[in-house]
Amino acid sequence: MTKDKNANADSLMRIWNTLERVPYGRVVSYGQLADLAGLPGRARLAARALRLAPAERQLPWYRVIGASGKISIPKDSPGYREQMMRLRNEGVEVNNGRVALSLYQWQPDLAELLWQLDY
DNA sequence: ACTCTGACTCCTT
DNA sequence: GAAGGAGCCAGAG
Repeated sequence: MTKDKNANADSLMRIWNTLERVPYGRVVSYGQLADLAGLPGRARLAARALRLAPAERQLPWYRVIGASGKISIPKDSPGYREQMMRLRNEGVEVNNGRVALSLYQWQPDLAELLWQLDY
């Protein structure tokens, strides 16, 4: 019962804590974020976590894009434009709603991965 | 309980 | 690229 709820809340927090480490000017995919949070195969959970992210944490939700490099928010939504604007403000080029992962995807090295083990 | 729906992803055509 | 299908799984009706 409450055990499951705690498990879900824990998953969300792990994702938020991981998102917090994505560096300025870099991006990660939903699936990658889930993987780094220790939740392989949970890309959709990562997406939900972003939607539910507490505003007071000021998390860089806009640094998360689809695995193909495209912004995943519906193109006609205000959120789409905000994400594109925020990314550009950090120097990330966005063309036709997509980012070149080869240039901007965050690829944490071993040291960074080990550094995260404090949760 | 069951169906639908995603800010998803991978694999196969 | 695009399109279809299969995993994924918590919320909402």
